[in-house]
Amino acid sequence: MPLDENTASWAATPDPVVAPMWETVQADTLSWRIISQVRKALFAGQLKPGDFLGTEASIAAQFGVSRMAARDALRSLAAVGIINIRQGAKGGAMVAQGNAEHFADALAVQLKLIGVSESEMLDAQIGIEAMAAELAAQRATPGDLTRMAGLLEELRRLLDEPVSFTDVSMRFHLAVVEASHNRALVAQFKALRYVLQPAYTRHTTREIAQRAIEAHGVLLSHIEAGDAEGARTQMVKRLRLIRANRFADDEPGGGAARPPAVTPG
Amino acid sequence: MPLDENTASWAATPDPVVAPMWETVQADTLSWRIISQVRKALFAGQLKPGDFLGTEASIAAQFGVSRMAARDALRSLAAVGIINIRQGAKGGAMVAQGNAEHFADALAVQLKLIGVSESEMLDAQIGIEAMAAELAAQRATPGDLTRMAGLLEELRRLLDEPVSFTDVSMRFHLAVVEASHNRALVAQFKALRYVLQPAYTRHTTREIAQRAIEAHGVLLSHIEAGDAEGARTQMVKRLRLIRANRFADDEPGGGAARPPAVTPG
DNA sequence: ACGGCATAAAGATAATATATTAATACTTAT
DNA sequence: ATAAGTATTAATATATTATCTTTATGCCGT
Repeated sequence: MPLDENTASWAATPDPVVAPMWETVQADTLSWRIISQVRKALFAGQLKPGDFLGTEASIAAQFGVSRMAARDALRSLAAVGIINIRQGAKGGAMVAQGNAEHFADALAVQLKLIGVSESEMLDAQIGIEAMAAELAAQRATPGDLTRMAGLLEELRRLLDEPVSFTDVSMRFHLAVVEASHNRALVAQFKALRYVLQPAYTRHTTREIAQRAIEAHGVLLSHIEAGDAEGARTQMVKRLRLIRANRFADDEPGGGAARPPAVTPG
Repeated sequence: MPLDENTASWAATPDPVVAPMWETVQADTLSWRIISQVRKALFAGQLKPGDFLGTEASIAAQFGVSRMAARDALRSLAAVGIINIRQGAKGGAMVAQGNAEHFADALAVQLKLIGVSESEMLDAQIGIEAMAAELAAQRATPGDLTRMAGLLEELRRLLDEPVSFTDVSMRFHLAVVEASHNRALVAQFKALRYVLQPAYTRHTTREIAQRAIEAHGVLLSHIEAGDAEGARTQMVKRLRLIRANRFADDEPGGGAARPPAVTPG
């Protein structure tokens, strides 16, 4: 399906805008027209992850522009994660797989530019995770339960190793969210986690760890029992506590430069 | 702050990677090095919205590369919304203002690529809006309340105009979320709305509109009363109803066919 | 105050060289 | 003889340079 004969179907109309009086007076760069068409095709379902778009040269030819214009378009599409570009023989541009990390990165950028506070993000996190806990109680599979139980067990063993403890604890949260079987929640959770990560990597005393384990245990038992409301309540309670602790003793700056995490191509 | 002499401070280290054994074996394109440095500077707080980065030519000179390499970097940075590029005299690249729409777009792209179902997005929406309603009840300003009341009034007038009704109804929802004064929630709501927009533009009978108005009225009164729990409950109830109507067969909690497994990492 | 001219900058094209990758052919070793 | 490593080659992105076009700004002269 993904070969050139097919790509022709969405690239077929290089200039579909005609009739409406002085519709397209505005500066419309060549690369933008290409980007636009690819995006339309994506949202219309004409392009799926894995589909081959063509090479720089072939795309330039299809749209009747220079290679550089095509290149500009491809760089932009790659930057937003719509395509992957591979160099070398059998290289070229193909529609990328969805990637929550990539989206998380975009969120991080915008939150940074907008200047959203940590407190706002923590509230958003509560909203996401509360819903996730509720759904997890309704939909967790035996596999999910085993996984969460395993992580909880691991936490008990790591009581005195703050660094690993924080890491595993985060994985427990992720496991809960994934047990909701809702990829929109997973994506948004990962995005927030990405931004909040540094905030959580702090002093975790034994006492705090002990309380975390208890809380996780209660949460898990609610999920196991299929008690959606209980799971939600417990999750909210726990996150509110974390939030309160965090703003008790605070140095607000925090945000060190994170590695981009998204491979450029 | 934003002039060339200053930009030199973050562009000063063209090749900081030296010691660690075979650390950076991977292909590091020139444009990526530029992108990477700009990103680091952004997250380190050395760059703020409005700061001037330079022109294609000047950036090329600063990094000692050709104009095209600089151009590649600028196109990529512009694509993810980190910079704006202006043409003409006094043109060049400057750090962009944060923009929730831009981030919403990124989410939309990833949700599309991942193939998230409408049902999953509706659940995520419930999570976001429930939290927002709760916060709105606690934090709505008199201005927020006036705005919501105005929209509700407008809805009453539009009872028999399905198209505008849907539009205004959506604006009411947005007003509620904005009344939470949480920009992370707003951003995520906009993202979901962006993707779900088409789904909502459907048959809105007079009867349905009537029920929507009632529901909005109840919600607003809870918010006005500062009743967080009531606002949340009402919002969830309402959204669950919408969700149920859209998926007449798939009843929540009934252990119906689960969506496909979450793709790990 | 307005219209045009000069200038600065991105947008676009073209030609060319280099680096990287995949596949294939060709060794070499076991 | 077969498996494993090593050149070869072709396809393709990456990068450079030069040139021309378009667009926006500011100035200047009416």
